[in-house]
Amino acid sequence: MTTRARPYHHGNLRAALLDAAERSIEELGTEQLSLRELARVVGVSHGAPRSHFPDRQALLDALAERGFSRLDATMRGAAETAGAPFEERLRATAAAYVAFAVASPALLDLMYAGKPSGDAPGSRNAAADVMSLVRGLIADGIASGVLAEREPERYAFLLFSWVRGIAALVTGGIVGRDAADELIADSVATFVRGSAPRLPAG
Amino acid sequence: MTTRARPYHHGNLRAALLDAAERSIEELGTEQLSLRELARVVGVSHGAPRSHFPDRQALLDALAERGFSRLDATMRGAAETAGAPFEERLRATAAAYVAFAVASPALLDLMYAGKPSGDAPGSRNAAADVMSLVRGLIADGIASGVLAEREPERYAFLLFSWVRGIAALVTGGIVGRDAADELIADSVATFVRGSAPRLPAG
DNA sequence: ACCTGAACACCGTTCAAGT
DNA sequence: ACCTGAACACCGTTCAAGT
Repeated sequence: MTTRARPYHHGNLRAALLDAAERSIEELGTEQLSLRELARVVGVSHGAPRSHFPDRQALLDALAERGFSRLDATMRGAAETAGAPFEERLRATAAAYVAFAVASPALLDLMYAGKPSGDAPGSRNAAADVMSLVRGLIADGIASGVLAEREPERYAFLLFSWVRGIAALVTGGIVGRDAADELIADSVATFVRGSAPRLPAG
Repeated sequence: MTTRARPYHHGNLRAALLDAAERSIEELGTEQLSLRELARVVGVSHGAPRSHFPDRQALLDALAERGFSRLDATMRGAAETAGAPFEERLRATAAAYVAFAVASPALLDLMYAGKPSGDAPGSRNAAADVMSLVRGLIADGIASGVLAEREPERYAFLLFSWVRGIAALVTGGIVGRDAADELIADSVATFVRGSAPRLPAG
């Protein structure tokens, strides 16, 4: 049996499409993503993607899903730097988020594009993922006395919004890649200083 | 001379297209914006927009341009609340930005979409607009002794990134419209507390 | 100067048919 | 179960022609 000129594809069309799609959105932007072009690149007919993704949006959702795993992994790795002091763990986690945003800006946008209140059963949202991680850090900060006793959720929203903003500035080219580290350090330092418990006696 | 059934349009096709376009991007998203649909809504042939905008992008650029004026006006109004203390002016200015983001999220995205280093002669960027305004506030904060002496640019980037992040959280539905005010107040208070000059003597 | 309408090359999506 | 290829209804853009 000879190998056909165009076999019934190379075994994993789904993954091939996702890989090609991720390259495409980062290079040309998500709006420019074309299913037909993707099919051409991967070497199948324009109807083939339909077997794996009911429509264009489904492919984008699957792309975001892969992003969740990756973002979660890098941030969790940074947050769990064993033994490091609170402020440094905070900085490392923030830096991991920003690094992801720089490496995959279009993908991150996609991850946020989903409705915040997960409608679909399998649908996640980047916000929920990041928030749960930040909550853990905050709890440590309060427990170790670095942060004043306060609703942890308020701290979490503060940090999350700040880091998201920093990522937006870097992604948008308003601050350079190196200035980002400074901005992160400044933000975390200001946060810790501004959230320190009031001196009990002097 | 009788009025024609379909006159050579109502005098200002350009403005009509922009108004219809702004409604459309906020309701359906910028990706969904269709020039042909716009022409239909406004009552002209599909080729007519060409007379005012060479292509789709040119219309989006013009839309962003209108956004700059409006954002600038509201923020400037808030920043110049005469006589108010620094922290309150800061809070009011941040609130004005977030309010704009809530009212016109798609438009704000468009304003950031432009290249940061203005390529085209008339091209502006939301970042430049906001930054110049924040710089003024910071100068006042340092002059009045509320902020420690430090590179003003660093303060400006901090504030700008934080406020942008807050706007992103509100726009994305992660925090509610009312929780936003709390988040703004918390951020500004933490900023002022964390950036206060070191007590000189005790 | 401004607008019309046909033409062109692209889309996403659907669906019967093939393997 | 997975893929092909024709068909359909949409796009943005171009351009000769009308007023």
